[in-house]
Amino acid sequence: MSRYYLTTPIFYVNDAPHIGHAYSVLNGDAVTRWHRLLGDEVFYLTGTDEHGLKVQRAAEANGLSPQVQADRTSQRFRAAWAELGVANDEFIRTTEPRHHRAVQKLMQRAYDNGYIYSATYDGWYSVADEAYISQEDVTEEDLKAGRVERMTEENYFFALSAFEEQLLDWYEANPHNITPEGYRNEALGIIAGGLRDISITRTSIDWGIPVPWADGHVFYVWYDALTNYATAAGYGDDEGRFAAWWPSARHLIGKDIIRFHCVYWPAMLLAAGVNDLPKFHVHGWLLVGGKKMGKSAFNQISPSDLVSDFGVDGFRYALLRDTPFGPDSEVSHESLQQRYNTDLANNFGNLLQRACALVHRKCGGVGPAPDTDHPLADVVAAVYADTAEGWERFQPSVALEATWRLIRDTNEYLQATEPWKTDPGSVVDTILGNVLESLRIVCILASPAMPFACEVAWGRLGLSGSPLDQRLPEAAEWGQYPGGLAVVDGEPLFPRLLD
RNA sequence: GGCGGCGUAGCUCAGUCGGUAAGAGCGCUCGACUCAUAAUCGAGAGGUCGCCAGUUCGAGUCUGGCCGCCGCUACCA
Repeated sequence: MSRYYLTTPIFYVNDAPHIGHAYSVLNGDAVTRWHRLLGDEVFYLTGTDEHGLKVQRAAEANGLSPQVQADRTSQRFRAAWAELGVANDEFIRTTEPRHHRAVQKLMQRAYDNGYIYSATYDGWYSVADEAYISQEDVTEEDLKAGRVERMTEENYFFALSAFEEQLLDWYEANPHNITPEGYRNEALGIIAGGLRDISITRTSIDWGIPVPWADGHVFYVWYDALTNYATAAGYGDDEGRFAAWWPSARHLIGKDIIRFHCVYWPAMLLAAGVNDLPKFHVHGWLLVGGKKMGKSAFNQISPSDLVSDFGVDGFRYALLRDTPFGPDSEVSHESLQQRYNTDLANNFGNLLQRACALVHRKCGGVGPAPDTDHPLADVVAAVYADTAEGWERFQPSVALEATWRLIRDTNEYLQATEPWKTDPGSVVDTILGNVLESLRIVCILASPAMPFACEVAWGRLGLSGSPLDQRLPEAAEWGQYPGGLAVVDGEPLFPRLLD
């Protein structure tokens, strides 16, 4: 048994949950569910990032305290993921006391180790980005709109430049630390291009975690936020727990935050004396009409709208199946619906439906046992291998495509044997037993993407328990449908969607 | 400017070490079937694998150049 600690980015409470956020969280949820099936000890973390100037100002504008502002938005994320059936083990908030302790400890250690020093910044500051910007990037429009302000403040800087070599060595020695591989080159490019020290504190705001060695300073959002991954694993609170979990840490991130995660964060860990560095799984953006999912168009559709259109599992499946993990992916309501109708209504749902109906018509509603040795068993073995590899490589779309081959072959088998033309008896029993067995395995293999629908389908087959409690790879071995179970001839699992 | 990636059927994409790889799914057309959610099964049409040149007995697959799209990064005006 191995540990699998996966994190999503924590989401900034300045924004409402949208499909882009959901995309990260669902990929992580499906992958961790797969690892649970394997019997791995899984820790899946998501949460919210709650400090910083933007939150402080949004709170002021709403006449609220920053904490109340953060509480409200954080709750929206929590509710959104619950609605999507996300099985995160914890939901961390950067305003929690344990997180304050962890950030202070991590940064204090870096400070004690000599990697943090003070300097004065005098220049332009972008409120929107919460970042210092250079003179030439300041535009008149920004000034008029108040997006850019003049600022002079004493800062503490992190000696990022001291870690160039260590980071390059680490990436050299661990070529699989970033997947898909293309993104590894980006991280290497950033490092090889030369690293500059970075400002990590602010005196201009209050809404943040206090710097332990300097009154009036709080940590800048990013250095506060990144540490959440360590906090949740017990850093600063429970060293035994941290030691157990941290070596298996993996961060699921979008390509826009590679610099912070794949360069700054490992350096921060090294500076604090943490030498186990995490792995990264990087995904692209969802595009609508060729443009990044922003605050317009499809974005106006909330995850919850899509749940009402496709059902939780319909949405989860269509999104995961239609978007290769890594590259940017074009998505639309039409493409999701097409995927839903083809793969779920026509293939999986309809196969289940016809199988159950046939069992009722030919076998009195009692599901027969399969052949112990049957050609479909070979299909299952191949499908299992490819499905497992897909999940292992953090490629949900590949894994699901592999699983669906079993559904296709089972439909084909049914068509070839035509049990509806045959009188009840052992021949029909065996055919239907084979189909039920095939469906049993599909229910398990598809459950990371569709935990609820697969449980329902499992029950239709007359099986007790849940596909979520099965153990792979044993449970995917052919021939375990016991026979003699009461099969349920119910309503279609995935009603075909018309428009 | 530098580094890197991409450009394969209408759509989304696979193509490992150059040699039955020109493929899959969807969509489309035709046929079959009727257990099932007008679902399923079969057959077929459709591509000069961005362009040009080269290496080779043989190149989506290697080399050079070009065009187009994109990412990271630098900098000069």
